[in-house]
Amino acid sequence: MILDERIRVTLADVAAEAGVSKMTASRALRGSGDVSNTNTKKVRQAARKIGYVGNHLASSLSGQRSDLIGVAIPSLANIVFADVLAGIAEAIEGSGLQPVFGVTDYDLGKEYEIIRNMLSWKPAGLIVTGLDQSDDAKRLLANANIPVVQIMDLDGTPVDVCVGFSQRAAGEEMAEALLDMGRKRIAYIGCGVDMDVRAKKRLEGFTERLSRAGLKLAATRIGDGPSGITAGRELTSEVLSEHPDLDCIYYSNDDLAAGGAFHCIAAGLAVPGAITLAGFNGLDILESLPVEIVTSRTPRREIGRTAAKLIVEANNDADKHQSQILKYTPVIEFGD
Amino acid sequence: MILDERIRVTLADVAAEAGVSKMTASRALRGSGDVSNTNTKKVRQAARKIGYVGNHLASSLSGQRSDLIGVAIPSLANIVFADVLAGIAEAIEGSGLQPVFGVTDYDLGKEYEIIRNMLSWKPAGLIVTGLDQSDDAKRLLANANIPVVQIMDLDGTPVDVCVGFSQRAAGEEMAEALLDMGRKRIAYIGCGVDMDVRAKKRLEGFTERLSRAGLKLAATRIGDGPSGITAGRELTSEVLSEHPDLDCIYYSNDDLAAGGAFHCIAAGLAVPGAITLAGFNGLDILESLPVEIVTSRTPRREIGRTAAKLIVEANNDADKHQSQILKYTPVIEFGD
DNA sequence: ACTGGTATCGATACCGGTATCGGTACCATA
DNA sequence: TATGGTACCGATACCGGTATCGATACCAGT
Repeated sequence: MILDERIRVTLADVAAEAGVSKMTASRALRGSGDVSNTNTKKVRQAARKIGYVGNHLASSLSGQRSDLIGVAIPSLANIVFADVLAGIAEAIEGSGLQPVFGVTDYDLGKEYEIIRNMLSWKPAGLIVTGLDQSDDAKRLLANANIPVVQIMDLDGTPVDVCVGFSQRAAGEEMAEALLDMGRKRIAYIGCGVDMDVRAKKRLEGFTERLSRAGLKLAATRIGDGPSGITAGRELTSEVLSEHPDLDCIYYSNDDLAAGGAFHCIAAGLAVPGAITLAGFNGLDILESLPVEIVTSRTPRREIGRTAAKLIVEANNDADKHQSQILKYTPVIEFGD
Repeated sequence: MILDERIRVTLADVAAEAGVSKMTASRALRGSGDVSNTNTKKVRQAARKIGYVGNHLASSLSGQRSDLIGVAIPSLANIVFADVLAGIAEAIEGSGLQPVFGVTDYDLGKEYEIIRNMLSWKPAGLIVTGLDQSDDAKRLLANANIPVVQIMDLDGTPVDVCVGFSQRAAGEEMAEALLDMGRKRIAYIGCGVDMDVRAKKRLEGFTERLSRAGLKLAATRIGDGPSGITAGRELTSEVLSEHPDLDCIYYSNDDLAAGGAFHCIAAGLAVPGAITLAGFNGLDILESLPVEIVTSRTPRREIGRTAAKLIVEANNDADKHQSQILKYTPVIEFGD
């Protein structure tokens, strides 16, 4: 494509075409009062005629604030965050806002850079994952003077708004549910790459609840590779060969648990007859699985939607914005 | 959060602090020559000291081009596009570019608005899904004067660069593979919501190849609801009860196919002994499934990565950019 | 005719950077 | 000493919008 010197159509061109001043053209196109109907019509026609598109850079610079929403998520390999993005996209539909995203790879340094970079766009708001940013990043967020929504976690001190659920409590509740089912010899399987702060918090809650019942994990296995169905299948196979007497495995997420289920099916192990498998997230895949897996359904799409909605509302009426904590609760599902 | 009147730190402040002019400060921070080492150091220190962050709006407005990459995808419910985003995120890592995304919901009108909106950010490049935009949208893209990459499809006329594979050919090749396996009574299952242009193209290629072999689809079933594992299971159940003699089902994607597999497992149908199931995309889930499903593995992550890389490169050296077609080929996998 | 109010409009000054270009200082060379 | 080159620096003019505020026109009321 040859980058020819195309003339740029600016507001001044529209104004000239319509025979009014830049200012009147600006007002007419934004519908911000004080323009006669005649001129409004003339300007609109002129804009359409010469194909005026507008320049967000200029208007945002002038207004000191853009219509961008910054979103920092740790990964896109994890469906959970794709769902969060989907929720965000849904909530901002028609608001004129647009999401910019950055992937942190669970790295606090990258997260800091992403936040810093996003702030220099003077966004209408920021959505970041979790409560555990670096101190530098937290300082940036606190001083940013825009709505900041931290999502997916509640265990900590939010900077501004917080939309999520307690990862600790989710772990505890799952432990409780499994104990209620009479499980005693319980193993934990996670993945190093996926072993983020939140999975750790769940595990803490889980083991704490177990110890209150006088139990400890019968085995713990953290894979090196990335989380996924295949990894779950292999790790389960390994753990079960070392500990054939397990009656339950708690996985850090549903992908791993589904992999575990496939191993059990192949190995002829009845689930949940011989062994109970428990995951986390409530992915669609579990519903159709030929075996029953326990899981905590996380309202991730709702969280994304709510977070974005808060920013949209603050954008429409800045006074309405206030720091708050919106608490969701994952629901335990038994797969039947 | 109280929006207090915080003073904004600008380049002028940095310059004052360092005792130089705005211009020298600007040059020093960007490392764009003609600044003495002493001053460079002074400016850097001053910037750090007063916590200068920079303003992308101002620099982009001045430079007529921003460091944003616009991405238009049809949906985030479909993992495929999350993978594309992941590839994009991967490719722009460290380039200073940031992705803005918009979800079109397979709606040409929304797509046009998204493209228009993105263009008004003067992005460094645009990545849009498919070749079938509205004429208005195509005109915008053609006149945008920036690299435009259309992804995931090849069947049509690209605006600028095109990175993808032929959906028609993918359909044909799957038909060929199934014919080679001796399948004769073949049904197609898709979903209305997911019945986008590309799925249609695959189906066209598929049926055309069948008819070259003197065959037609034994049944076609398009569900009303959204695509997914659950839908696949139900649709398969319905189709098989009406046509118990089928020896093969081709699904518009792997989610549906996996659902079909679960139905067959539950119904005691041997796969691929009694019936062959074929999907599309090559999702991770299939690998661990206790049955073998045929699928075309699409290089969606690579496509995202390549598309973004082209824009990153054009951004570094505009002259290097040229219209081209980068062709990928989905590989058929037999699930074993 | 004079006053006050309302509706409409436009000149001007920004927003916070960067490109440009014309200095200035200093050194080597003739 | 005059001259030319190099390294460095900063005043100025933008980029393309919008906020602000003063100007103008016109009408009703007295």
